[in-house]
Amino acid sequence: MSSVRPKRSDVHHPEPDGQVVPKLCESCEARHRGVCGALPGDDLLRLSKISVRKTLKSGESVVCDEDDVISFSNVLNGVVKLSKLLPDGRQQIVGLQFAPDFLGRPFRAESHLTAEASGDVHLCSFPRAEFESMMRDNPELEHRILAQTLEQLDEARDWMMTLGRKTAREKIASYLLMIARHSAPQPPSGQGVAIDLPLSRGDMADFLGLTIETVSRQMTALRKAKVIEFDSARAVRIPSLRALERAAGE
Amino acid sequence: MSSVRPKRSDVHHPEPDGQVVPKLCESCEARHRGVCGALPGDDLLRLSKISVRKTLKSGESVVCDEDDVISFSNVLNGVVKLSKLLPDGRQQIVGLQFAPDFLGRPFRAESHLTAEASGDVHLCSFPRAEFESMMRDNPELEHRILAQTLEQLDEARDWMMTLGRKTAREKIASYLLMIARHSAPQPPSGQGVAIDLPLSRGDMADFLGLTIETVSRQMTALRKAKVIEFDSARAVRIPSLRALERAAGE
DNA sequence: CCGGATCGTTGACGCAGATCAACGTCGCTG
DNA sequence: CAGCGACGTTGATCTGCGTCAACGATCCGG
Repeated sequence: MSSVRPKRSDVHHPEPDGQVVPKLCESCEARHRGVCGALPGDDLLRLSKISVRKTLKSGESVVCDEDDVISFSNVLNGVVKLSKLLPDGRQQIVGLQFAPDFLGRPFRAESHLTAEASGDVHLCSFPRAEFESMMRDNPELEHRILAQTLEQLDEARDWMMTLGRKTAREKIASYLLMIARHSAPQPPSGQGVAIDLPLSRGDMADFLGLTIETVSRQMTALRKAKVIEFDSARAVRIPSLRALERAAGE
Repeated sequence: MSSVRPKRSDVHHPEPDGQVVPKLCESCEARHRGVCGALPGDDLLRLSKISVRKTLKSGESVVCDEDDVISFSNVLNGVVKLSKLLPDGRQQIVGLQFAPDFLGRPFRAESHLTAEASGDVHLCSFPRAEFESMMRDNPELEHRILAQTLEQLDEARDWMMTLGRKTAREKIASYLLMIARHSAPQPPSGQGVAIDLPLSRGDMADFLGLTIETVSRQMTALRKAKVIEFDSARAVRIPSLRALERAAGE
């Protein structure tokens, strides 16, 4: 892909429609499926100038409970866990953010959430104040944030059903199903789907309101029932999504 | 409150700032704390002309699972349960809407939620298409919807913690606390707070991921522990919010 | 190649909450 | 006021999942 275009391609270059796109954003998923798609070229340039790429190692946190949030981010790749902590140490993961999700809580300075990388994560991070001011200028940007927030609300409510009313086994199956749907755009191949599990058994437990031991036992039970197959502890094949859906109680 | 103003007050009358406010909306809470506050006089008039007040008796549903949603509403008073159903009949309530909450899911025609009145409910209802077109014209309206959606997402995530990690007793205490905070703006009075419980024991069970029997037992247990007092099954006094918070695990 | 750390699995046992069952209380209607 | 249905309480018993404990697998640095 070396350019046939002239110099200065280090900063930006024209899009087909004549828009200027910052180099940094060229191949960024957030520009297509994420919130940045709302931004016209000049706003994107403004934002890209104040944004910075960050790499988080597994377990590092973006935002901690009680922190004042001073920046927002887009998830470029990897998985970010959103979790809550009770005073006595019990933990619940309340959401997972995949690329190109937007990370942040507009209109509120401090968060009661912890956002932590599960596995290595790349972020595109920008100052909160600047982004909120762009939201005020740019209704389309706010519109995208709203659309994503509504999606997340739907997901959270699905998960409330899972947490409140499903058995341990159904919870595990529901989680596997969610990961499968997130990783495979669709499974046209005849022989089932192969997925990588982004969470440890401990994190799965915190996500599903279970213990590590129960997670492990139910994974084994699903394997024995031939609903899933193990390539390793973190890599699973699903012969039939139908069967998995049935196991998830849906 | 007979008017000192001239005729035509049946349709609308001027606000202090010269804005015209439809009669229907004059005393409506949604115009102050709810989404309609975003609308300038003429838009409010446009909306009021196509909106209609509805009264639902306890148990009647606004929207059913799989329905195509053709209207949105504001809750004027009462409580609306949002619930989900599993194919085998298990039910989970995933949210409660109080006045002046907005009811509806923009940008999606069909809902996987059932919205049902808990006790009698008054709604102000308007056609979906018209409202969405007003959202496009009016960024401030979309902004309010976003703000409310973010609040609901926060609440949903709090509830995920409750469902996933709290004991039956803590769940009940958390619910009572939520109702107390919703009904009493603040409790300056020395002798605790009195609250009415909008949900039956069965609905509390569906909200908390428990059974009726466990709800009943834990209510009794909290009473015996002097955390709450009963006036009747549906009317409770809370001598100390602190004690209730402790019982809720916070 | 070994020792430790981290992660996952498996087993034995106990308990919180589900299930099954009976009964009390209210409000409505005939 | 009798009879019925919806709602709530309480007791006895059962069970799914948590708890405690031991052990296997993998990876790492020395």
